[in-house]
Amino acid sequence: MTNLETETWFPPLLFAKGKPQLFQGLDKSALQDILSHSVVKEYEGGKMLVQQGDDVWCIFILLEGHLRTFRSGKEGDEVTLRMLDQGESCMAATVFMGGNSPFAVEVTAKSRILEISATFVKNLVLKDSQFSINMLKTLATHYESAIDQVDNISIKTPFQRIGHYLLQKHIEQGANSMSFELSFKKATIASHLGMTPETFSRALKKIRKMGITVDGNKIRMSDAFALCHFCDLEIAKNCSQAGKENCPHCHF
Amino acid sequence: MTNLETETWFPPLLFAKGKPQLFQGLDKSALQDILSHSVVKEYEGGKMLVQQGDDVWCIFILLEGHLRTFRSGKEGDEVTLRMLDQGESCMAATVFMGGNSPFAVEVTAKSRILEISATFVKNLVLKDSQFSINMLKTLATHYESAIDQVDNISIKTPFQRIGHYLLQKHIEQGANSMSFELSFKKATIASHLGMTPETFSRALKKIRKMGITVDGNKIRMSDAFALCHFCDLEIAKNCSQAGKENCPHCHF
DNA sequence: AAATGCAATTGATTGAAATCAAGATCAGAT
DNA sequence: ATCTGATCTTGATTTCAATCAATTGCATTT
Repeated sequence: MTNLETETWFPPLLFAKGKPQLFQGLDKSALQDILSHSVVKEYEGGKMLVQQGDDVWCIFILLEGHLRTFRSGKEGDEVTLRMLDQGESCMAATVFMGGNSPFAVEVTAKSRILEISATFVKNLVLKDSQFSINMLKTLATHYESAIDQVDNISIKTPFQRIGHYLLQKHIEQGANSMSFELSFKKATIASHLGMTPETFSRALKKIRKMGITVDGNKIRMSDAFALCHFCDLEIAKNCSQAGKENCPHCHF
Repeated sequence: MTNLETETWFPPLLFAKGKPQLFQGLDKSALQDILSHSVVKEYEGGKMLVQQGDDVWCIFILLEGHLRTFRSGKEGDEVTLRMLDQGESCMAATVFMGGNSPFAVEVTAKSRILEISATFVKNLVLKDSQFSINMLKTLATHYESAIDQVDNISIKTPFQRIGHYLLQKHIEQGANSMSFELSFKKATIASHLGMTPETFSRALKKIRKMGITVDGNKIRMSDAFALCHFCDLEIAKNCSQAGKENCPHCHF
């Protein structure tokens, strides 16, 4: 039970940064309706929000902090599926499948999370076609990034995967600064990229020869096009330089 | 421009087999509306329906035949993403992302395909909430199978992947026969499972020790539970034996 | 400042799957 | 029936990343 008028956290959510937002284009009354069927909760890092196989009764929207979704196998090995930043959501697909969650969700840094009742979401899709479009765009985005992950793991070398990942982060964070940060620990990123932390570490070392400086979480690039070698169609879509003559490698 | 009354191919489409169908629960007038904005086309095996990066103007529904979607890397390596059977659809996610297709679509066997205009689909989602739910379910299903693929490739051995794949096919084809068929060529399945044809072949050999006979495309099982070892939560969802006492391995 | 614990790096070794290279098998065409 | 080309299988070898094993670095606590 949350009130639109009294909430200060809401505005940042409305400003999308590339990703389709669940709330985009909704009018104020629809938003208030959503909020009154939601709760905001705080969690410490380490908390498991959802266990693999759990029945899910709500979708999560990350107001602040970091989440990761992952899947574990029988022998305890795991793959990181998504690493969520502020404004991103999860469990939408699971709610529409109506079953148990095919992955676990973990809070990786102290987080504030908006939890919207699953039954309410399902009803809202029936009533509000704008919301339903938002939902479709969200799922489509998740689907495409899962495809990216498959692509990465199966047809790229560890070195290429890291380059691709770094470039993606660079573009996401605006591409106007010469440096950016890794917001998840390296072992998590390694697991997302389908390699061990050791291999990740070694590949990061090799990438220094391309003019990249790594200092803890901070990545600094010697020039704005240092990572262009790793570009592909998917990344070029979001690159403000794509097609312009100043990118020396871009063929898109 | 297709007419509902005169079409004989339509009924089989309406009978889902586990997968959510785009047309489920729509009334006759809605169906007719869809059909009148669609065309049925025939293609020979080998034809590329969509190239990676193409702009997409329609979604495809496979009436008969086989399709595969795949993604290629710079050096020509490729991963098979999906292998479509009768009744399945593709390009739905791409249409909602509004961009270029992140993968290619190839006709792998002579096929009849229903092509529905993308703009019509987008409008229909706004008008018909049942269709919009169907769309969401479809995307959610695709998303979950992409997750399965990531899981398979990154935390299972080639042997386990093949076992898992065979079990899945067995369950999909009703699980009441002691044998079933591989409907795609082995190299394609291998690429879907993230391995080379050679590795696929060797792993198939090893699996014979579990009471599986492989003869070309035909897989015969010595007993109905021969593949239960490879079961997991996702498969158990669709298994009619799950939870019953006669499955010797099932813990779900 | 020392101590604890976790994360990351580095090195040495192993191993599993890719690659390379022949054959075998099968289906379709002549 | 024979030829042809594609698919699949099998074997030998190589290679790259996983594993195993310390060690270093960093942040938080005491």
